[in-house]
Amino acid sequence: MRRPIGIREVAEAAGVSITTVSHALNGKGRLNDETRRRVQIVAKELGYRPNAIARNLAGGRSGLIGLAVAQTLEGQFAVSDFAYYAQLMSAATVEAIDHGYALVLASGAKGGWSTIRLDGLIVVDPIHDDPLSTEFKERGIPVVTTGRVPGQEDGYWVDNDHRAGTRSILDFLSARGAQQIALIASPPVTSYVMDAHEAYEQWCAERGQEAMVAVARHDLTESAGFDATRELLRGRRRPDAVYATLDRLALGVLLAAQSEGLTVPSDLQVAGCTDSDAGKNHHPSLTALALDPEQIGREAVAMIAHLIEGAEPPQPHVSIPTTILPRESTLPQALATPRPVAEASGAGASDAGASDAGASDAGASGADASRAGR
Amino acid sequence: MRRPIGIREVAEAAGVSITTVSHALNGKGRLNDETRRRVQIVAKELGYRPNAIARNLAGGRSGLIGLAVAQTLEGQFAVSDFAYYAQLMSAATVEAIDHGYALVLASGAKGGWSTIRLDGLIVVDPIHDDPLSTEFKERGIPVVTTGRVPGQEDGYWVDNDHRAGTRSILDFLSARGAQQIALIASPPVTSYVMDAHEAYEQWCAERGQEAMVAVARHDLTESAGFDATRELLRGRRRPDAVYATLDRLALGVLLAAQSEGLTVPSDLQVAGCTDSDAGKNHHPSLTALALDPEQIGREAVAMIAHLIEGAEPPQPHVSIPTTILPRESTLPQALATPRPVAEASGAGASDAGASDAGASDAGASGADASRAGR
DNA sequence: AGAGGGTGCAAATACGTTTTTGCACCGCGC
DNA sequence: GCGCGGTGCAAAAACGTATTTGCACCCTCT
Repeated sequence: MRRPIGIREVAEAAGVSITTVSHALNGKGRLNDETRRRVQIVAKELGYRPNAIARNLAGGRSGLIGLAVAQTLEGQFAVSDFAYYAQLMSAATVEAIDHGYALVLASGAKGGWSTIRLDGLIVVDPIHDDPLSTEFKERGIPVVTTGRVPGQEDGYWVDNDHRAGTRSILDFLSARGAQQIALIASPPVTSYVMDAHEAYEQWCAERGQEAMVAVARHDLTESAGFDATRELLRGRRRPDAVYATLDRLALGVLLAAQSEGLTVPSDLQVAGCTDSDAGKNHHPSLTALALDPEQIGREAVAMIAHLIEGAEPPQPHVSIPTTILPRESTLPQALATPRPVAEASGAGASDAGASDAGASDAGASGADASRAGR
Repeated sequence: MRRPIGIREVAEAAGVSITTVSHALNGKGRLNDETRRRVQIVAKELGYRPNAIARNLAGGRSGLIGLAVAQTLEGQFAVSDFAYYAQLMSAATVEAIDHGYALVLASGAKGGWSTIRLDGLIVVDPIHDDPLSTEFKERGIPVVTTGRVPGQEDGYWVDNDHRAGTRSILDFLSARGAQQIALIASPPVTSYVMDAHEAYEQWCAERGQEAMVAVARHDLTESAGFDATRELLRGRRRPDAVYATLDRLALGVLLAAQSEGLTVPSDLQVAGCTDSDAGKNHHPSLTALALDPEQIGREAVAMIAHLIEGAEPPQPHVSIPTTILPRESTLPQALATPRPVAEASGAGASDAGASDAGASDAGASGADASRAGR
């Protein structure tokens, strides 16, 4: 078992000094382009990977990026979906390692971080006046949020375009015959819920549809969705479709429908935000607005790596497109049924092909800026 | 902004060399006890915290401990409860930092770890023949599991004593008048479910009670608990109490009871394993078997830190006691009602005082070995 | 009294990078 | 022909700790 290849081995193989190798790989010193390229090639051939520990020691950094999830606000959980966070965290971890960092959990951190120095912080679904992120910003430590901090559009963030995503799923349900779509929302503590709510109201106003909104209990369990649905179904007008801002709430909708003797999707179409195995395996399976949490995690890490290294990231705001995954809880696309509603204002002109292709209806959302800068 | 206190500052303040400080704090060299103590005191007074990065560089370690969760087996989730893992991970993170390590997520890691070197791995709720842990063991990297690897009692692990915990909750329900307690279990992929199942069967056999078990669908949602409960309620004999091995399943039981017109707790008492906010805030609130995931996380980290540093941990197996949290979903303790059942065989002689004290019925479980070796 | 061994601490080296400094060389202008 | 600025690279210092080696000193035994 030989010692791993370090900068020394690369230097020797390339016939230069270790200084030159370091400069060549980091784009730092004054080097002949030819030399620089040659060193890079040699390093790649040898499979050189710089030792993150040594790099951090020399650079005066800790190499640690905090990941804060599960913020609570007055006992209200801002998060609940395990799969979403597991995917986000998992992808972010791998990406962080590629950048020479390690991702550590900062959830529930109560001052434990005063002693160890985090180089940066990623806050998932921040709430208003999030204490952790403001503290870090004051200490001059870069912060990137996943979802925007409610009430402020600036700062560095990665987010889905939930306004466009919500419109796309409403169009989707409408194209499948829904006349009265209700929204089941979690309490408005994170930006994505506010976005969905806002987009829903606007969409209804444009269509002349009555807005039917039920805000679910803050525990965000299936029971919360269950109860919110019952409340809706007892209103004077019954919805024929429901969009829930959380997968777990949508599963509660399915339970409530079952309990009330309604058949899904013929009596009630149901769609939820966030794809998950639970929704996929349920009977009927749940149509979902997929958010691509892996991509969100990766982008957030890439962005904070830029910030840590003192470079301005390509863009301060990155939007990740959403995708609709049609499943059994919604009806198939009606066959060429011209609908009498006023023509939609440009937005959701999708819905071209068959409805069960799994990844159809894609690209319905914010192509915005996302993948521009390289 | 002054530079942080390093080993040099401590050395100067104590009037010794940095070598001596290092030796004094790590218990390594040959030092006068008096000197050793003095240095330790000075270090504490100055609030010295060794730089983990430098320590790792010198020690040839990465300082990273992997935390693997969300193992899947043929599409079956072995985990589902967010709160449990959030608490475990959070506590483990803090503990790791205290030991000079950083905790990184290894969930879903597919070879991403070949390049970076983890010093150790903690696997939460391992499944049979867990691939990640066997791979690490083969590479000679220490592994600690939280919950035992099904089918093997050896290895290093931290676990609740689920056999004792299950017996205690069954005794608890029995003391509140339950005559026919059913078990709703998740599929037996992790040791704790197997333990609970086994303990339940044994308890029933001892009491002469008929065992009523429903195995829930593997998605482990409230829907799964809902459906499992309906199945139970349609059996020839109806249970008057249910214990579910997962909080979320228990919430599904509550929904099903509501849907079937049963009143909890008078018609049906319900208890679940794992405490959570969702269960606490539900109406009726859910009686739970608390597992103390924080403690589990801390013990696991402490154990693996021992192993990484080449020392045998005080004990290879640590059992954390469980606690019953009585809430509204179970009846109050019957007032001195001598029950006609054969006297319990020693185990659950608890239940002394009032029933809503929150932390009563404590210490019902495995005092076993846990907190012995300091 | 001198050899031998144990004790208590400090100096020096190592860990693998990054960054700063230094040095040679070349072409250019005066 | 002599300085002078720019170029291309290497030597050396630094990051903060752990570990190895080295060196006094004291005690004891012969």
